[in-house]
Amino acid sequence: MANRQDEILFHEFYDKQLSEYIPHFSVDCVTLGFHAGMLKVLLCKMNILQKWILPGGFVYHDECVDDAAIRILKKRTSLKDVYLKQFHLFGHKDRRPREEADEILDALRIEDRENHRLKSRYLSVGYYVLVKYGKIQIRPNVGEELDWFCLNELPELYLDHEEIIKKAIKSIRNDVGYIPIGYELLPSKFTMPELRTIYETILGRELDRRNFQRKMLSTGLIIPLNETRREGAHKSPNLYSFNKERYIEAREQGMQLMHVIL
Amino acid sequence: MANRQDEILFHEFYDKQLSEYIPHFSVDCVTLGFHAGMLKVLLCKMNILQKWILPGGFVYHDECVDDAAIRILKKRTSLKDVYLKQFHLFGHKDRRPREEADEILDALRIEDRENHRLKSRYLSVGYYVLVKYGKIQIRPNVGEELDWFCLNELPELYLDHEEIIKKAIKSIRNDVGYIPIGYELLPSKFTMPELRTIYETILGRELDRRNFQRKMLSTGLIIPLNETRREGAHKSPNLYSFNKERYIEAREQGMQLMHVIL
DNA sequence: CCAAAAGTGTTACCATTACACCCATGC
DNA sequence: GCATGGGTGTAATGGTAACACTTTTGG
Repeated sequence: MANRQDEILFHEFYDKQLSEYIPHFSVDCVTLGFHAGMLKVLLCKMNILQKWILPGGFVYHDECVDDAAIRILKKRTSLKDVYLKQFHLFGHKDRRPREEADEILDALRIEDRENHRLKSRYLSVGYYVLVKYGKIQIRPNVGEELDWFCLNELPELYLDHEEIIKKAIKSIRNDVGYIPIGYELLPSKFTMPELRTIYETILGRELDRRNFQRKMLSTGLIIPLNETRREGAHKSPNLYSFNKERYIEAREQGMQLMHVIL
Repeated sequence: MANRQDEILFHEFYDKQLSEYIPHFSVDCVTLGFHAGMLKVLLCKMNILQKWILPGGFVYHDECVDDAAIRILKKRTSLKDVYLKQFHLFGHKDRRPREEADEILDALRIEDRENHRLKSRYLSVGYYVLVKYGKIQIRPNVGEELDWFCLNELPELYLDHEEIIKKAIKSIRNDVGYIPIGYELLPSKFTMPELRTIYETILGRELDRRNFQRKMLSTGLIIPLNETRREGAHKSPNLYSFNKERYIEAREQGMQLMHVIL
């Protein structure tokens, strides 16, 4: 359970929140990175809570919500080259801490429970964030732990945070024809199977290796390099990179990259 | 300017808000109906304000945000057969009443202005709503006026409400392949040109009459009736109706009706 | 008869799909 | 050599776009 330092941090946190933040409102970030052939999501565990949660935070009274999302993420990662997009507001009336809150209030020796903000209801807006795994460093806030989890091996999550992740994936799936998603997730040099894995994970189904390759190259956003990468017992796959200028053009125009049937 | 009754209503409204509603948060509805061959949006004008606004409201502490949107609309329309979907949270830090608020506070003879909720910042979540124009009755709240406006002839709107409407149309455009949008907007009997006009308005471009018809009929959701409708100097168009059961099936499966290139 | 708008049908085109075939590598 | 995975090419399919032709109605 919580130690004394955690308790103090928690007090400070909630006191600050009372005055500086918009009440009853939070931001949650579903941060995706690609590592070791798999899509992973960044999760956070506060010492004072048992379950893992999405890295989140609150919005200052004079701060744009988008900026709050960036700030919340910046605190925990070095935040270079990220793609961030709001995808949904979670507004169910039961979105409020339950047993967990009691535990914490016990630990903090707070008596006026029902009126405490920790037990009050929160609206929360979700952002999905695509980062280049290798380019960011994880920096947990004091009193919390940060780690990457595979999408199909999530730990038990706080409140409706699993639903939020699912909704994020669904939203990315809807947008996938318009976002050069690989560019946001992969390092400057990558292989076609890596790119394909990302699309397969997001779409939740296998894609034909050969057709995928042709489709991707036909966008004109991908440059074949004359290099391969040794990867174990099989033919070494070619390396590719993105045509950054054309990609930025495409993103601004909201260019359709693929016809995707879901 | 405001008369005494309006002022009283306004006072009551804001007093109530203080205690019962989630602060700094509102819901705005972009309600679309189809009438006289055109898509129209429902707007609202409070006597106390000069500009038109989107019909909106606030969320009770123990109320789901989706339910609040429904309630807000129900108050002003009879609300039968509507399709309602959250599309975006507007969270810019400058979303707060400006000159207008001063006018009102003048009229209400309120002195402590900067701390008054009327001048404070609001986050607002947008819902787009598709209604059958003929099936609803407009019922303005006391102290307000309600009316339909063509999308290309909007009056001057309050704050960023024009941007909210634009974003709503953009969102519907994104969803148009998955929503049988005509079913939500048209009466039980309709002509193909009417259905096509809706799609053309949403997509912002003309569609080929003949290809459109074939595509729509191929969904299997539309039943040709053996009736026509006299419509002036030309060939009378056929009437169609929707296959409600198949439509509900399709909606539940999130079936893709059209491939739409935007 | 003509103009305008609606209904039907045909053809060319293009993207997607499915699959056959070849190449490289480790065991 | 063989299994495995990556790269290239091709034919069949199916949806879309473009357009010609017919029908109906009022002037």
